[in-house]
Amino acid sequence: MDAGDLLPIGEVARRAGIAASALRYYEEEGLVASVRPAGGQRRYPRSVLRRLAFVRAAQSVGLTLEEIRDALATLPEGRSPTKADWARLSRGWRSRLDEQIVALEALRDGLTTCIGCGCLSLRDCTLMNRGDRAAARGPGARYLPAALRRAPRQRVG
Amino acid sequence: MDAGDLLPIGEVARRAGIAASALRYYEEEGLVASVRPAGGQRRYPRSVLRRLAFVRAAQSVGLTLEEIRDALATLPEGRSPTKADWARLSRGWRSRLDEQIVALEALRDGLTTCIGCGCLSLRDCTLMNRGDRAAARGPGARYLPAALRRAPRQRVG
DNA sequence: GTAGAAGCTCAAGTGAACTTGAAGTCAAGG
DNA sequence: CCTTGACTTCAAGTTCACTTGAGCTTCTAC
Repeated sequence: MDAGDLLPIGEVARRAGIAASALRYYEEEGLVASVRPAGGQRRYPRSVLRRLAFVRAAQSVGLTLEEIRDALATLPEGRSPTKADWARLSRGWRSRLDEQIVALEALRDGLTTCIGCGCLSLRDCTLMNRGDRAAARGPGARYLPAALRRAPRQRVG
Repeated sequence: MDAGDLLPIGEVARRAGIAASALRYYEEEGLVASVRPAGGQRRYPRSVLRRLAFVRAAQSVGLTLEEIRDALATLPEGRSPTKADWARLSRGWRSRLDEQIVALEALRDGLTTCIGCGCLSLRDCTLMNRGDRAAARGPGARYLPAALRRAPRQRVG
């Protein structure tokens, strides 16, 4: 293991638990980079695993790939990121996570007083007003990231 | 206001904060029903507002429309739902919400010890293992429902 | 040197939850 | 009667984060 510090895509996929197709997609989206020695196949430095771990975690927190890319873009160019760099990036999530937890707790407590009681009034209900405010967004899916969904029912195929 | 207990789609849309197109879509998906007097335009009983409030809230909790439809299908056919009925439906969410809150807290605490510290190790990290396990799902988007996302950035159009 | 695994690109498909557009119909006011 | 606005259907488009498939190339092991 010498120049063997460079991993092929299959190995990265296996180690990171991310499909090779997803890795190519991430590269296309500017989230990760690879080198292409003669032959044209992708080789990844081991550091990509840490980067992918960051992507994964950020997704769990609800960030989009675009947001994640922007966050990664603030990492220093020349040197490899330090603990302090990663800590800085993840610091933002903490508040985001706190916000989400607060929102869910409000939802839960709203349930007991508002839906749990059976009122379900549209005007009075903080739960509903929350929803109304978040209503005006474009088309497209809006649901929970994998980490938050219940049984991640395996696909049959 | 006599037979005026029946609301046109525009009014329902306005009151519920849900686009008319979404209401038609919900009807197509079996989530709500409407009557069609002569002329063929939809008229909704006022009770649809409560039903829509349920849909909204359930979405915030992360249920899919399919799950919501199934939940609504367990409501009694003849009479209008009582407090007890709604309470029963929303009882399931409580545990779901509790689960989600626990998951987010684990994520947050994992951040301080795992990513916050800069390790970001793929093998050791509970955060990552969580992600790995939830990985094997089909294509399609996975992100937070509107209620949990940060600034619901208005569309420009 | 060759079989077979692994990799490549590119276009197109997937899923959820809608929205948008076209082309026409209905209802209320003047 | 006529206009205006709200409503109708239906097909197609949108978003995000990918996956799948076809058709070809490269790498590894025997």
